[in-house]
Amino acid sequence: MKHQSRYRKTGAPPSRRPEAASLGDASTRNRILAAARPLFAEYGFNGTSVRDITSAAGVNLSAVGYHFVTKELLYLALLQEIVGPLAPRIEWFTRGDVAPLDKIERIVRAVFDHIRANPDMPAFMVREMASGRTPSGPIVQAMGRALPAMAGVIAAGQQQGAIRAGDPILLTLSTLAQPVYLYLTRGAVAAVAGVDANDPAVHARIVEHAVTVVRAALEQR
Amino acid sequence: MKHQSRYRKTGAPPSRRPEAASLGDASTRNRILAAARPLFAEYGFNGTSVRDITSAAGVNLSAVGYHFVTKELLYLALLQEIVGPLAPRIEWFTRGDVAPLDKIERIVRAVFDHIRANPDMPAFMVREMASGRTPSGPIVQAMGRALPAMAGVIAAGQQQGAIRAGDPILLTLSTLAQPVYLYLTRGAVAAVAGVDANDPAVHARIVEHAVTVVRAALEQR
DNA sequence: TTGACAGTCATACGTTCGTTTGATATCATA
DNA sequence: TATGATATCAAACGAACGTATGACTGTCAA
Repeated sequence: MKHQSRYRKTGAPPSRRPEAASLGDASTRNRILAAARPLFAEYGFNGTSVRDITSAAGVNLSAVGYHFVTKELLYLALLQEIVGPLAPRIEWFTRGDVAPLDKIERIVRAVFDHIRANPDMPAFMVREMASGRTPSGPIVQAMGRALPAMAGVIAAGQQQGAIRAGDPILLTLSTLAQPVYLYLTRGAVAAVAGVDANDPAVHARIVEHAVTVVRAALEQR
Repeated sequence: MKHQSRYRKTGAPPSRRPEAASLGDASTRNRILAAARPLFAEYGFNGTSVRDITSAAGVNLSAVGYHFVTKELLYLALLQEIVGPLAPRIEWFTRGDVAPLDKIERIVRAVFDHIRANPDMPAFMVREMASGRTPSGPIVQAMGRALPAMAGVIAAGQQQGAIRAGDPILLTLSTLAQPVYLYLTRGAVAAVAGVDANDPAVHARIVEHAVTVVRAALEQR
């Protein structure tokens, strides 16, 4: 919220990682976060042991207890680091004098930008969703801000006749499904297509594909 | 494969659960499978203990070792039971003298049908995908059949001028993203919208929404 | 009646888990 | 130089884990 009002004044979108400069150093705490990120993403919370994390980070086993108290609080801190910056960026693109469909396109591109900077984000998101229970705090907060914001843009577009009729929330989820699902399955896609999933050209192709699909799905004709 | 040729002759789509009659009884083996299903879906493989499963099933701890040898083989048997019947059904709808876009719509409806009969399927799927590694055998087999089959339908539609240009594999994934992602997030949707996620009317609304979005996304104009 | 077999059971094995403990190291401040 | 706060370390704790073991029960053909 503090960031939000500041950025509105400057006219620039919120930075992708506002805290990178101050917290991105190689302190023990950050080594743990950096090591835990791909492990939690690939093996899940229960499939990753504290020993896995600390040995990957090259720190002592007790460092997790000292810096994060428990494994779960480490997980939540990491989740906040991953999904926290996304909602303000989405909200920023819902404002301004831009056609609703163009706002949605910019949001989709911003989500892809965020995913490129945080390639593990889709894995964290869908693991949280798969549980069926209420997701963890950072996810609930991010979704609670992003979903209504995007649905509002879609509803405005419907009033203007630019976006097709339909439940704005469902249309929002259909939109967000594209970056999340396409990136989640990009390993399988790359294997089928015989390309490198981390190739920037592949990323760019996926982004353009998703934008085209989303615009076609929403556009009123 | 055996089923497939049989069904082609009869002209009826493959049953949703061909083995339900013979294996759906309350034997210890099936009690274990039925109890493991929601537990693996909600808590994941590592988050579910053999003791969780056997006590939920009301059977002895050793029954898993006796009937499935290991926990992982139990998981794979369950995964096969969940995703195994899907690929033949998708393949069946790719055949016949039907417009490509209508084939895709029928496939989307069939996937929703399958998900309604197996509500845990999206959770199993995305957990497998989130790992980043090659998914388990049943998933690889199902995707290896469903993806090319659907991409072929889309490519045929593109040749006819009925479906927009674009990578058929990416368009297939964008299509499958709708049922999987919408059902994965249906708990959150229901909470936001204040409705019951298991209400058949909600299911029907989601299906119609997804069909509309998919047709609009693919249709050539 | 007997023997073999499929299935179920309580119990225990060795390992790994998250967390805790107490000692030690580093360093700015008094 | 002393002191207190911050940080790291090896070691250990009890609990929970997946799996293995051997006894027991029922069924059915010989």
